[in-house]
Amino acid sequence: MASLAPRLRQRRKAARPQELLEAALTLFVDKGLAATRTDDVARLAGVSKGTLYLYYASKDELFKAVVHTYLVQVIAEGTDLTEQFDGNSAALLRLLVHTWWARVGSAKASGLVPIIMAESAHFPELAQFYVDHVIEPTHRLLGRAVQRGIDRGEFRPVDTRMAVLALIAPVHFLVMHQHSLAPCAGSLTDMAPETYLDMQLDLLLNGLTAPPRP
Amino acid sequence: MASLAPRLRQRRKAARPQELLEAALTLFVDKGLAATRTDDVARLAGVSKGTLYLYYASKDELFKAVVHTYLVQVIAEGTDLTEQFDGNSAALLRLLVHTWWARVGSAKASGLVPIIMAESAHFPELAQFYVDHVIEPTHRLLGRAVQRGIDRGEFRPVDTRMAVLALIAPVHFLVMHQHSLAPCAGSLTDMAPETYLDMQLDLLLNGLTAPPRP
Amino acid sequence: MASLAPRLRQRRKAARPQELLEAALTLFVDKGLAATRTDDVARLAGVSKGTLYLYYASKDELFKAVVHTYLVQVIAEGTDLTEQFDGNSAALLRLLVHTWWARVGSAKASGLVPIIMAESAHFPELAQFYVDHVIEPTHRLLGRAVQRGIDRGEFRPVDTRMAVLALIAPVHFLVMHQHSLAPCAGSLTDMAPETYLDMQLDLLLNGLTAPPRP
Amino acid sequence: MASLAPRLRQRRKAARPQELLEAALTLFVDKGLAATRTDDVARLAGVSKGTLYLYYASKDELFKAVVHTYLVQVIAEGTDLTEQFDGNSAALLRLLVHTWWARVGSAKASGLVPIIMAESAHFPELAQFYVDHVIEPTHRLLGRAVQRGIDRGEFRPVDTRMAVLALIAPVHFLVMHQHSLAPCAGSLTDMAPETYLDMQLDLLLNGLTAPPRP
DNA sequence: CATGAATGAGAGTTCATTCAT
DNA sequence: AATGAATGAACTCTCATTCAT
Repeated sequence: MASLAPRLRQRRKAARPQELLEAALTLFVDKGLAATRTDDVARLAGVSKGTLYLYYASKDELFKAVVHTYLVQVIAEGTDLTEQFDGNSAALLRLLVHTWWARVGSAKASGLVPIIMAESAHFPELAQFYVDHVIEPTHRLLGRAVQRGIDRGEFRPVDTRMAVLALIAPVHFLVMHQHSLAPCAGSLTDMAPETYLDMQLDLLLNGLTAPPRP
Repeated sequence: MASLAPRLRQRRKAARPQELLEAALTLFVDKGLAATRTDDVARLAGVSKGTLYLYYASKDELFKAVVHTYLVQVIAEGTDLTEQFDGNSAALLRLLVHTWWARVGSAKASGLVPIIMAESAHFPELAQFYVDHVIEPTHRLLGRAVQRGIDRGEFRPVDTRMAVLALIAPVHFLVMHQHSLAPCAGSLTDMAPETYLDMQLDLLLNGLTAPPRP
Repeated sequence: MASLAPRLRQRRKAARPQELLEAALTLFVDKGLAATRTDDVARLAGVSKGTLYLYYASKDELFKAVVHTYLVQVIAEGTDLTEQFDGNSAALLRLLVHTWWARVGSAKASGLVPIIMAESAHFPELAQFYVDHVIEPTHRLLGRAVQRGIDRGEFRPVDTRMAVLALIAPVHFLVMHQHSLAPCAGSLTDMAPETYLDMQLDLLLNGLTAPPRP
Repeated sequence: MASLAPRLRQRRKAARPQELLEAALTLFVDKGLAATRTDDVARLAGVSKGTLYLYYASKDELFKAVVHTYLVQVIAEGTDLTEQFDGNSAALLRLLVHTWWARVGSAKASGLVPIIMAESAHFPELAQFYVDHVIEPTHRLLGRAVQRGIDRGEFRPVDTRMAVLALIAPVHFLVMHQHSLAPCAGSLTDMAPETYLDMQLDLLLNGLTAPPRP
């Protein structure tokens, strides 16, 4: 009996950082970085304010940890389906975009993106971090898929970088709006995000697709 | 002679709001909303803190005024070139996008966009305002140009809304990056924004263009 | 025609201080000393803020001038009816109290009394002023009337000072309540002030009156 | 041993509000409401400014708490001696008045009365509170004592309310002067407050007392 | 490890007062 | 004499951070 208590404690202790990050994510996304009080984060995590500082040296560090956990790690986990996929490349791109949307874009964590955008001016370290761990890997992943399409003669030999950006832009646009203007603007949001993504992919793939060989 | 004195004063007074808005725009874009002190705005405008409050009731009101002056008004002035343009619609779209970029996107004021995105949760009034006066007019303007292309048989009969969003997304993406990640990310920014826009337009227009009638 | 303009101006100029005092009195009584803004006083008087300072060196000086004009002068004007009165002394006291009430107590200016009471702790100069010019003259005036009653055998040979204080206390009490608690307390204020004064005089005069000589 | 540590802390925490109220009372009475800085209150209580706001949400709330603690509670504790008193009613009134003076009037807290009077326009809630919890109970208490005297044939059948007001007025007058004009005016204050009260009671009781039955 | 009372620098805002016009 | 734009010291209140317990 007595031997179980410490183990339970340890388990709770080990869970602390996760609970704090979860609470911080919720509040940062909900109220913004400046408007979120460390008090509230601690309370929502069910610990005292002092405990928060036991795990994270400052509010900024906490924010960085949240970004790391909920954006970077998720991206890192993002399996590159390109190698083992054996359908056509248009289908691969559709799959990649929808998978990303399902796992990241539609998750609460995507609410961090507008914050990062707004704060990166005075948070260059964070911006670099985001570029290195989110932007670059995503570009590489999508880049390989586009290149595959070109290699296989499915796509025209376009500038790969541009095609990647053309894939990313609507996704980025969607994420930003979901967390900012969606509640105000009807025209965009009266459509399911998945539909929007599909239609944007339609347009783009139509531009990418190589004409049938005569 | 004596009548000139008050006029000079009046001129200074009349210029104050502009000077304050200019200073506020610079600092808001540079340091963010929360990190900008009313003190700094006043000092940069060359007046004392109290003077700022003579013209704007609060920091929030000042921010709203900045958005109104530098985003909304500029957008409102945006001429719709669609009516008088008589080239092909692809060229019209290129012109509209580049004009917008030259007049708004590349201006300091576009740095407000990330801030609005991040703060819209706490500024619902402002978000609505932004949607009504910036988003909606832009959509209408581009929508007409796309419709023109369809009507003239230059474009495929695509969903107009989708085409507009496909035009806006890369522009929005560019604006966000210019003010956030540009200093960190090389891949995108080692290219002139105009080049980026042109190449994105290439891709999109390729997807829009109707096949030559047999 | 031209000769009338300057005279009118002069008349207005001469009236300025009076208009400022009137406005100040209204606001001080209405909102209190601290809560009254010099701006409001000037605006209510129909002049600019700068003009106020042309006539009164500071807010405190303005307040003192208001007290002087509306309390001290009125008291000073208060005719001493004692000499020429030839009725009985009880009637004289009734007349004096009711006259005071009619001319001072019921006037807007009596609203200054609570303010003076509250501020005199950090305004010793004003307190002294009030004592010298309001309290003392009032005491002398009433004192003579009481002494007359004693001299004429109408009143018992009580301590004159005490009788005067017994006359003043209910009047003071009434003034304080009129301007403070009256809107909240019903028990006292559902009676006309004159009735209250009369009944208090009844009680006091009953205590003062000498028993009929056997 | 370890269990004592938190208890000591708790004791300090429990004492804080009292210490803050004590400090606030002193300063409010001494310097007035507007002239008292929250900084000063905190410093006098030996804590930092922030700590004050841990216990009281604003300066106004602090003031209300002071009034509640030092006026309302003291009044509420005021025992009604009327029931168990078996001397004559004149003696009872003397006892009640002198007891009140000793416990409330002569205490520092009575300095709040002028402030309440002056501020009640901006604190209607507080004024009502004061009327309900201070004025009304006092009237009831004194009213019963006066009625007793009438019932026992010791007093003339006067209007009870008027007699109560005649008892309160000199006490109120005394309190106001103690905290306002006393340092300036000699005529009243060169006499012990108790003497003043006794002499005022003399006059009043003389007016109240029923003539000996023939 | 955990707490939460305490801190105090710093923010936005107000307003009596000044002075160029 | 009159103006009213400008000032800036002073104020209340906040909140990230610390540390005794």
